Amino acid sequence: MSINIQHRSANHLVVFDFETTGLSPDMGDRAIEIGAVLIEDGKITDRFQQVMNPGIRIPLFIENLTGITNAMVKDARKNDFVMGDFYEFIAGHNLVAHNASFDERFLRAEFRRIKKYFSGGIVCSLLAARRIFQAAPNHQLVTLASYKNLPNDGVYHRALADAEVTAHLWLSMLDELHHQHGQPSPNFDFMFRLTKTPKHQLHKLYQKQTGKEFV
DNA sequence: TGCCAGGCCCTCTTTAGGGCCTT
Repeated sequence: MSINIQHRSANHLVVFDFETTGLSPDMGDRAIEIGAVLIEDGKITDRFQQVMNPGIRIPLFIENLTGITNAMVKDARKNDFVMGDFYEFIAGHNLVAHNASFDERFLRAEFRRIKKYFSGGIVCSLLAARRIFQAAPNHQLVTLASYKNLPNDGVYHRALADAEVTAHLWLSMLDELHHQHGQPSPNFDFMFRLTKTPKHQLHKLYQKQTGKEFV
């Protein structure tokens, strides 16, 4: 299994978010909605959103949390077809998600069912935000949206709405790195390295990128 | 009906524990 960041554009990426029946695909949980936005050169240029029928019952807790009900997915397309479309949507792009370890587990589990494999890079906006916005009260998506006054329609726990807010968070972090930390052209590759760098070594990463003393 | 996981990160750490995040 190799990660193919170098073969993908550093300035084109897809921000995605799943709503699911629970926390663990290994325990039988399934995706019930996928939402995503395409960012090209700092602008949202395309969107993807579909509710899907997972073939298992959605717990009441999840119905209340997301507003996605068993009745809503009853006549929706099944996961295999929706995930096939999503595979085409993300083709050739790197990915971003908030708390990406969660969404990546579901992405790989759903793709495995249709014999697909994603070989690009995935960056976690939560890990990036913990490094870039260290003074935030916490790093939940809703808190960061308020903290940075990000555009949002007040809807949370729906896939496209969360992906949109995460996309604005991503652009806000690139702006912060450029203007506050002097990074010349922060992009996916830099953010990937940022999230892999221990917090106490961040100053070395910043220095390496700019050649200047980090303040 | 109600429950489930896992990676990161900090610290009173590394022979560990617990909070933060995601649904």
